[in-house]
Amino acid sequence: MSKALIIDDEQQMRRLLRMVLESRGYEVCEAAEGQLGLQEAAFHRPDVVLLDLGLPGMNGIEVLKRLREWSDVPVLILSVRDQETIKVEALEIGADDYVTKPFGTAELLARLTVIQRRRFTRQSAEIVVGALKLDLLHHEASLDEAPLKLTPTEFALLKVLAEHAGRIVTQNQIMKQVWAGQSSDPSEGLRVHINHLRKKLGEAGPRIVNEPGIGYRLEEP
Amino acid sequence: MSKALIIDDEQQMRRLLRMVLESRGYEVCEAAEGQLGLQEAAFHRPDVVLLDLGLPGMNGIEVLKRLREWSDVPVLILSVRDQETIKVEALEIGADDYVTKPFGTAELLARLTVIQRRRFTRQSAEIVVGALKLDLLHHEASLDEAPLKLTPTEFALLKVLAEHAGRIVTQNQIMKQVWAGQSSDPSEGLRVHINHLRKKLGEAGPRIVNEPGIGYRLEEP
DNA sequence: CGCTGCTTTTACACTTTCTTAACGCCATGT
DNA sequence: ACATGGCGTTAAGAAAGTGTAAAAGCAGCG
Repeated sequence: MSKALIIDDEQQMRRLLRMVLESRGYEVCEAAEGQLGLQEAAFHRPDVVLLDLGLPGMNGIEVLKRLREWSDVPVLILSVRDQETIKVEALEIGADDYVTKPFGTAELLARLTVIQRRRFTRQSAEIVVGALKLDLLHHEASLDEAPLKLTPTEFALLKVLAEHAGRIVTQNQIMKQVWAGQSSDPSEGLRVHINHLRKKLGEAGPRIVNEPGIGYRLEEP
Repeated sequence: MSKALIIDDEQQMRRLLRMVLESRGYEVCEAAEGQLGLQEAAFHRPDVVLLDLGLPGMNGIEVLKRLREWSDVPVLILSVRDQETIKVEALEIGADDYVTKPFGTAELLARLTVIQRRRFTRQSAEIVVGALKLDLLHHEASLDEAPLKLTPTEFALLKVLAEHAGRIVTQNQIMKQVWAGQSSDPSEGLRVHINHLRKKLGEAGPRIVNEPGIGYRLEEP
């Protein structure tokens, strides 16, 4: 059974989340404040953490930063709308995904399963997302076993997205990993390559979904 | 009886591996540190090496690089990290396979037998790709039973391509395996030799196809 | 020494890929 | 409705990578 830790100051929200999670067989523990949340996390070793960014006292970002110092447990951010910059910051610090309040339970559970899906030990250096397969050793990509011709940049870009398949990848993260070191261009050229990739992936493969103002997410259909 | 060398800093892991291997009839020797591991390898001449990447002191990658300078013993990488890039690097330098901790003993043994068998077949001194035949033992090549006159560099280059026939071979891989250790020249002289090879292979033999920005691929027509 | 065969260097035309810029679209907010 | 900002799309020039030939180093050897 999976253990989930809820860190949120609103009791109402905690109760709602607890109900949803327990109905799915999660064992739930709660914390109403950041410092307590960290202690709970250390003590209970949850398999997933639901963290509200709008915490009183210790900032949600701060909680995440502290948590990441010793744990790599999947973290799902809960935030209200229009906290774009904070959301981005959270994702770059190491949050796995976010949902904006108010959210549907279906969406919440879907995100939970995605971020919890442990990357099962791949013995060959390849990344598989649905019908898409990336062979990092040979720099080969294939879709439904059919070879996919990608340029170096396209390959690097798709690799970053595929490594975090199902989760959001910030534009900054993409820029850092694909255009390492050089141009800090926010997005000018990125859009073009995304466009090329989408064309090559076609209908069959995973979709590259845009999260306005944040980044992109690779989703299998 | 096969001899196995374990290079891992954790005594617990060494003990576990020793038990598993000895139960399968391996003669086992150990080293807790990279430098010692290299000495052990030189002294005992193992038939297979199990190398942990997360070594203190000398990096596991570094150990592998040094080992590959004079030995082509099969190497199985052990690592806790799920970092694809490190995996790729290890495989490119010349590791034979990769297992992430924690792993089951059955899986470990399966991979061991695979890489040892692969080594065995690789030593069958011939590589055949279509009409092309490479005699590794005598350093002779033939195309349609007609002898093909190749210079040492050309032979080494064609060998690398033929070993991975049909797949892309990265320029880095080529440089590492043909010009081992020395010039870090990215591609300057490589293009010339590729050109020579293509001429000598002519129309009949396999084609050397370029993947711009990545490397080359040997394809049979 | 000059020859010979191999490797490396140099140079330039050519191809592929990357970047840049422009424009239209859709959403949101005034 | 109109401006705004972020995104998708397209086309063209810039940059990087590649093919090819010829010449320049570099051994060994008569």
